[in-house]
Amino acid sequence: MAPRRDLVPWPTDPADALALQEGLRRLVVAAGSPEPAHVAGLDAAYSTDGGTVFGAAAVLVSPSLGFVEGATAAVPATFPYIPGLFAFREGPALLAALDRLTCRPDLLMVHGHGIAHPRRCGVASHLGVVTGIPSVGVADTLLCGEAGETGASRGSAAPVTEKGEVIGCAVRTRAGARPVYVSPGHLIDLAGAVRVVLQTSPRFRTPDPLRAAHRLAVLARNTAASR
DNA sequence: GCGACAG
DNA sequence: ATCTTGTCGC
Repeated sequence: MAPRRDLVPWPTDPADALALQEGLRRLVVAAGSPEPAHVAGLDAAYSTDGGTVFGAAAVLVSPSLGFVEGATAAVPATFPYIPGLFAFREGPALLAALDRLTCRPDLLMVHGHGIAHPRRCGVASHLGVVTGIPSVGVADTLLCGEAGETGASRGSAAPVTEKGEVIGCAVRTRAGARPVYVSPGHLIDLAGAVRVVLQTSPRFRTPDPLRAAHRLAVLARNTAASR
């Protein structure tokens, strides 16, 4: 799948962002079963004044989950937080961090939703289409749809549906902890997305790539704050 | 019209 | 997301 970097830069006006998202949604492919070696976790942190977004990308190699490389980028926050348009707020910083990596990861694991989104085009799908790299969305709470009851043991999953359409899965990545919500971003199906999440979260609720990315983002923010 | 609403 | 200490529980 060819990259669509031509679909950036990012609009500043919510109405324009919505229009762009409506176009992007038609390019999303929630199918495929990649077996990624290099998984890049993508997350962001914000400056205290909320004026800067620190995007981070952390690459881990499968199946050892060893750290390979990381990168961060500080970008001015030019778009407000609007549920459904999250990609336009964090996307620029995440993409900037991704551009600073030495290697091209085989899969992007994004903190946020993929197709479990009102228009089936969450930040994970958005970044997948823009980069042409298979992507998965992992979120802490639902944005839309309803989740079935998840079994108590690690590995159990229950579908997230909206109007009868399966758009994701609630996945128990750790016994005793709330499930995470997984959905395909781009170039991967739901089963594949759940598989990758479970393979990368052997011990903690949050998959290792996202934990690493979170640490990098917070570190970058605190480093910038203390100078 | 009234809620709900990723980070 | 972020402002914020200690505290309850496994």
